[in-house]
Amino acid sequence: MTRTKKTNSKNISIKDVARLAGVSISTVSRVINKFSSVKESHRIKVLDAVKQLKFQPSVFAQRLATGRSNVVALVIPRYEGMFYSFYVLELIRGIGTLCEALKLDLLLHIIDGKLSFNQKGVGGIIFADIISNRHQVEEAFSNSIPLVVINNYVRDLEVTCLALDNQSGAAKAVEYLIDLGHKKIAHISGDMITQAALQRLEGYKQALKKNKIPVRDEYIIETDYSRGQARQAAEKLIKMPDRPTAIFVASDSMALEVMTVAMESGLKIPADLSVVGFDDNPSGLYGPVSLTTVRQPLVKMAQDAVKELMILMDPKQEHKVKKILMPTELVIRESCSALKNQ
Amino acid sequence: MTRTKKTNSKNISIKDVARLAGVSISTVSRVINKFSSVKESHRIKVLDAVKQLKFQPSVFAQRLATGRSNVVALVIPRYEGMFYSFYVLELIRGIGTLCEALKLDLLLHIIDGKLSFNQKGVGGIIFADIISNRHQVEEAFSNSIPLVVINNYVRDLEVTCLALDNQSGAAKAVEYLIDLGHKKIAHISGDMITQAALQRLEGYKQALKKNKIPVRDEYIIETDYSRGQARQAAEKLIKMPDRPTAIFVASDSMALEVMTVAMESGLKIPADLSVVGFDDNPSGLYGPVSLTTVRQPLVKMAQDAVKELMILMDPKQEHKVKKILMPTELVIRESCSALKNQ
DNA sequence: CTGAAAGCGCTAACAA
DNA sequence: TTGTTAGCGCTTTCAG
Repeated sequence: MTRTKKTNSKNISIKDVARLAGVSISTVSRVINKFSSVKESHRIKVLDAVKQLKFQPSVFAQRLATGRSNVVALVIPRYEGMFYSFYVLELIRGIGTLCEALKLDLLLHIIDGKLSFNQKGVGGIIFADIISNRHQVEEAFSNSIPLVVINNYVRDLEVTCLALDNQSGAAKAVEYLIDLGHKKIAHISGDMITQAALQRLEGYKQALKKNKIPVRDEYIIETDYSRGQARQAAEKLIKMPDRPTAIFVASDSMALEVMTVAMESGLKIPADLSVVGFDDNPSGLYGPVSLTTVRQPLVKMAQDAVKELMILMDPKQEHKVKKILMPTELVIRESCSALKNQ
Repeated sequence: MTRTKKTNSKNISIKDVARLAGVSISTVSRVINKFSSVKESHRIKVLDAVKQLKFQPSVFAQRLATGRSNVVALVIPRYEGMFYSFYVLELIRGIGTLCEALKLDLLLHIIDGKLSFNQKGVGGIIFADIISNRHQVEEAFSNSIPLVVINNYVRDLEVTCLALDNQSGAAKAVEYLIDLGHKKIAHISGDMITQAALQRLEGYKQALKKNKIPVRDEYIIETDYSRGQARQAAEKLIKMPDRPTAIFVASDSMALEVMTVAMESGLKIPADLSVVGFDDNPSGLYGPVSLTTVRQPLVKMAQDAVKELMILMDPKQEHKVKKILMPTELVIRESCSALKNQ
């Protein structure tokens, strides 16, 4: 807690500026808020005074007086897997830089299910996924605070959301493997508490079914997105008597681990095992074999989220709820090859 | 911008609570602020009313009235290399979770050199490194806003800072290589606009000199911390007629890339080339050969920074500037071996 | 184009 | 223990 008041007597307010400039505080206020109706000579005087006194308006007073707030909260579930992922940093970066440009104050909340923060005073909220914090979304919704959900296609709530088309991305990846002649395709999935993991699994199954390839349960292994569990899963799959010839992995960092395990076991990639990841994490570019993966427009999604939120925060605009699905794209690199001995 | 005022007439204030509870607004205020001097029966009534009305106090009014602010800003330089690094996410996570626990509002500013944000209304600032944004630190300093600098040992400013002991960490790493019998030790450095890169280079040189090993300029290659430049650097070193037998790399992600390049060139690690990284990035645990590296207490540094800031923000405490150096630790794994043909 | 004055919602003396 | 009241710094009618 910092006293900005009495202790720090040199705190300058709009009054001081007004006095120095020889005008009323309303005029100062007008200049600050760029009203066009101020006489040029006055404007200059005020601006000079502002500079001299290094005046910065109190945002609190402004917000109290106007009832408006340009504060945006970014709520990130406090979930381990979240922070393993490439995803979250891109998100923060995308949102952070755009908010800076738009002069929005970005408040960061890393929150677990229970905790609740004071939503009053926040102009809008961006939820980075919903994981065990659904009630917070509902709370904001019922408080009619403008909000946007990212990375989760929310069907059962009247909220604007932007999500990746995980299912079709996954399906594309698996169909690509099928086109290469693979039939024994395994899937190392992410954590099923995330929608992304569920949808990627769904896409995997969909592609198999569409091509009349039976879905084999033993070929599907769930993980928490960590490399450690990816390793275990890979080892298990590789040891199978009827070993898969291709693996679709729910994240790039796990896919990299799978490739490592495979190579340790003496398998060649892609000759002996094809691997596809998901994320387009730049790490996939490196390594002995570059990773074929599904690209997702993370930064765009993040920035679009801010833009959508801006619309919702603008009282002058119409507010219809949007459900946006961002396209994904298969990026073919070196980690897959056509099946030979077929 | 959101109207919290007229448009949204159902905005409840302390007055409404007072009316419903049948007490004065001061009593409500006292209950909210946990004054012990409120009669129990009144407290209960107020709390009930608060619940019924779903009242949340306006933080703006509170801050305006008290002159106190529990807002902490985290300022991150908008520098590409920052976001390549493992560092920044750990930082955000460490600071974010602690702020949440302490009920501090965390404001995130991703900022390039020029931009300046309204520092008024911010109770304290944490600067995540100083890279081309020194003047912002100076500005905050001259505004006497409580501030802490992380990851940069600031000598020429009377500010509290917490930094990693990069130099001794680097020296430890290089001495370890020397102890293994290496004499031809190269260094792939980070971006020299960061203090960390400079200090790691310094530690490298220091260890060599201490052991009477000449510093060879051609063995030192500067990068921007990216894997791409690490690759180039590694290729260059490996092709040298008098190839180094060991490389100390300024970051783990670059070190991983170096290992990959080496393996692509048919070199065995650690038999033909020893590699040490810096960061203790979990990625280093995986891969064909686990990476020997220098561990740094990132989360601790982040959280200590918040604690130090809290002290500075507390008007009741003494405020002496502290310069804190966090220890680093060599983590020996598999990527180094003793030099044989010596 | 400008100034006076009434709030915005809350806290903190001060009195009672 | 409680209520009254004067601000906190700014915006915004409303007159002029």
